[in-house]
Amino acid sequence: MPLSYTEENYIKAIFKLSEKDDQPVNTNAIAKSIATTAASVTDMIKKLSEKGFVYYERYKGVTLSPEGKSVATQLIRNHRLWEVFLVNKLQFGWDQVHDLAEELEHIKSTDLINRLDTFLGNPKFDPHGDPIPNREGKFTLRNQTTLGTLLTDQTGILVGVREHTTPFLAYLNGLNINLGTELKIIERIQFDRSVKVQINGKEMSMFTEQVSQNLFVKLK
Amino acid sequence: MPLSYTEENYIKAIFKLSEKDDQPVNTNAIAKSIATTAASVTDMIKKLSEKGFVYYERYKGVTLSPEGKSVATQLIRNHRLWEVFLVNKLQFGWDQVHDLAEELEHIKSTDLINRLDTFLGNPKFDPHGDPIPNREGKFTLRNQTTLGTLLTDQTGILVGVREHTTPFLAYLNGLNINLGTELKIIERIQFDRSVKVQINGKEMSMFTEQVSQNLFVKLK
DNA sequence: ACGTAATTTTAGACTTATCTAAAAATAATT
DNA sequence: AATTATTTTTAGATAAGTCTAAAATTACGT
Repeated sequence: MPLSYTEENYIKAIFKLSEKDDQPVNTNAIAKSIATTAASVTDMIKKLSEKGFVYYERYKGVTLSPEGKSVATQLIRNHRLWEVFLVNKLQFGWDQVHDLAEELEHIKSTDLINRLDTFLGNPKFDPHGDPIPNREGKFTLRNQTTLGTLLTDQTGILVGVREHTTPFLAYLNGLNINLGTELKIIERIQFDRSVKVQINGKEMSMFTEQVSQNLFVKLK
Repeated sequence: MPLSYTEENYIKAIFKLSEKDDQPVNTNAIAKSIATTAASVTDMIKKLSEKGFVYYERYKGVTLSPEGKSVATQLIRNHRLWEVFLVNKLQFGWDQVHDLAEELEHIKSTDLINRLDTFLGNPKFDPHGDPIPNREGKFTLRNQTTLGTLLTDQTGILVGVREHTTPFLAYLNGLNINLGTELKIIERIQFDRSVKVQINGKEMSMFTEQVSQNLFVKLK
């Protein structure tokens, strides 16, 4: 029996919450992440545990099994390839594609996805700079820091964004900031850790710490 | 509330069953068409009737309301545009795309579909020769007959197929028959109404009546 | 370490879509 | 026209996923 969209969404949520540290994930964290109740999460986790996608011990949180991780990686591959399609081929903005990719990612056909990959020229990163896992599930790593770590007079090239929400991306659009944009630190305000930044050698702008922490850059 | 995939599939089934004559559709016909039971169909029809997508009277069958027809037309537009994408861009065979398009068609975004339409060059027909309704739901009509009606020595150009099943399309693949292929009637066998046909001026082949009734052609 | 707070699980109810089996209505046959 | 056959609907049950409210467990604070 194939997994339902709902089951897949739980697996994805668990993957994202344990991505960094690979630690067990709390019931409440999952509930918040997919806007449901703790009770529903407990029910679903039991089911996923019986099916072998997660390891679960009552009151102790949940971790993905290798099968679960594989499902999550596949979904992320699907999602990011569809985002590339929507932006590069259908001319959507990077702030418009998340919800559509969220639906498209559930169409389960490795043949479809591999053909799409080929059609798009085997991209390594999606429109937000996130790495696209390959057929074997391997992610391309990239050395990146956040804009917040750069020193005065250093220039970073935008290679990714942490936040994917429409408001944040639309804000960047308003400043003509895209992947590849050069951001030069003109001044750092100690008081609130905001920074004055020059964009592509032209306009100046102020970024709060919250903004600069959400911008991934590589040093020019 | 948006329609569920299930509700949409019922609406599509009713549309297809009443397409020709626009007559009320039987409960049993719907049940057979989507491989479910008459009881389930009755339940769903009641629901769709309350929502205004069908007109329904107990024991008298069901017809689509204008809203229902609009939903069906939209789904057909989605389905056929995705089929064009899969065949023309991702290099799928015309015998491989039905099930995938069946999933893709349910993604509800007119923006997505209109952009896809533009990207594909506003095609008027899908890979099986079926007309693609435009944004307003209008189908392009085409004068066509079946190969069965052609006389000896007449040549038809394949413009569509009635059957969309994988076995039938794969059979045509085996004979190198595609849209655009020229089919010349060499001989008609009165006994069983089978025909001897020359394909693209080269190979000969025999078609049973069942085959020639499923091939739409225009006279050369 | 003991009581309180927070988290997690269980219990029971609800919704959607499905099914089987029985009842009701319509259609067909003699 | 009456009986039989077919079709359709109803009734009741099941499964997936969700919820609220209550119970169980774990964590925290003094």
